[in-house]
Amino acid sequence: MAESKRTWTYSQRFSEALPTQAHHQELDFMNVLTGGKLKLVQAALRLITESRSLTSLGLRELAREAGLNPNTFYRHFKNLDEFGLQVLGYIAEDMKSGVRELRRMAESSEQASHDTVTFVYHYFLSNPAATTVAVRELHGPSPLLRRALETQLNASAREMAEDIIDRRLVSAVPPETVHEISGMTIRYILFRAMDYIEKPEQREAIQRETERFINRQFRGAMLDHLSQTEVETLTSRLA
Amino acid sequence: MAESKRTWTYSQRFSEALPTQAHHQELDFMNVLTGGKLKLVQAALRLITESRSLTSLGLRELAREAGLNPNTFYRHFKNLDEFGLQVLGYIAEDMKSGVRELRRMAESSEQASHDTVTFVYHYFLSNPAATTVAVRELHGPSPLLRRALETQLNASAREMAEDIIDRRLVSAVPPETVHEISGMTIRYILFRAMDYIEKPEQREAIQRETERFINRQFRGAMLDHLSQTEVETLTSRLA
DNA sequence: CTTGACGGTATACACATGTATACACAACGA
DNA sequence: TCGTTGTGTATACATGTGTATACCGTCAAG
Repeated sequence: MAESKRTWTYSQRFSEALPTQAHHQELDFMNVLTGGKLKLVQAALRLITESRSLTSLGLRELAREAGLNPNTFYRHFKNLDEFGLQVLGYIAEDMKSGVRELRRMAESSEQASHDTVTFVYHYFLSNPAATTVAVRELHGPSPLLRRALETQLNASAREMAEDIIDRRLVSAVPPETVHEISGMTIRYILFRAMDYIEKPEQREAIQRETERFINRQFRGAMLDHLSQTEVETLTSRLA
Repeated sequence: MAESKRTWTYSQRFSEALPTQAHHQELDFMNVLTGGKLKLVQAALRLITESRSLTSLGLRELAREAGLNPNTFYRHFKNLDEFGLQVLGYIAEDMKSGVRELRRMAESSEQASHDTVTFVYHYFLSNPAATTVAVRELHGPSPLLRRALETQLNASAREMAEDIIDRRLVSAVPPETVHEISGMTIRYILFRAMDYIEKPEQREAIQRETERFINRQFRGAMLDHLSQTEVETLTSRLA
């Protein structure tokens, strides 16, 4: 709120150091960014990791961090909203590939939740910027970004649910319940991801707690069709 | 990001309309705000409800919304951080009284989760500003506010857990598990509260979904001590 | 009645921000 | 070869922001 006294010129001389690695706009399809565009997006991710929120980033701030002239921003984005969406697309790409990888592991079924949780948290840990922006903007002030993230999360949840169903990991629970629990789980994990990233000494605890969360959720769901009294007789029999 | 062309003077004439309802600083103890202080806090809550985030509020913006001169801000707060904490204290007061009320109801034990969830969501619904600020800042960019909210949430969770234990609502689950589940539940509900507030057509669904969440969590916890295979034989017997 | 705190106000300054306009240069297609 | 397009740059402007200083009325205590 009160820092930055530097006066700064964006390029120290005329236009030194311009390797001109550009002019492959054939790469610019489908979220594969290049040149200044990439620099700006990465600058945003850097700033976000140092605890700022995507919606609060300024055009000049971005350019400064990217080592560019403020006006270069306009060469690539119409305004800050469009920029935000591009950033979101960029990290969504990451997340999707993460989930896809996820589908290819956790063979054991007994330890499926353990493996999954381990993987997901490790993924978050190695993509702190993406995680932070997701958590922040999911409830942030921009309805646009919220919608976009919501869709993204739902897609991931659906993928996770279908995976569980396909492999019959919890065959005792009806599919729509698996979908519901998947959605809850994904949101819960995202919720905890910030703590996981920021508090290394709690990581083990958070991970185990999340596993308990998932197991209880699915085991509880197996008893969904029982009444309160039936559950009570069951537990008294178990005790 | 691009609005507001109004030139504005903070008081349209010299100093008309000053009912001078102040000078009861004897009320200014313990979060009971008065006068301009109150006006500023309420202005903040209003702005936050119209989708802004506490940390992004500006001094002048606040004063404008409160109908005060920007410098009046300094009469009450040293800086914006202190202001944020005061706002948090203000809403924490609300929340605490809400939870306390909660302890006094839900006699039925059979429908405890239903009653509780109903109450909590209704509370959120009638305090949208407090809810929004809590959700936003819980993962927001200010570590200070995050800590404060975290403490507040943990206190609420503890209270909820003790309530459940005292009344033996789920005697089949060990106390520390009740505490854990309480924490998860409170966070989950807060998580869903935004949707509950913003999407009236989904309220019923969200509420029922939350009840399922809680029930599964506790019922699942009853099976915590069982192994995977034991659970499987159990469910096959149930089918 | 004076004094001083309290809460309100106006004016001013230094700075940051979003945008607009115009310039520079490299690469490419005609 | 010449224009065009893409990408970078500098300068300028209006507006918003946090803060500093100083002025003014209202109370209540001395």
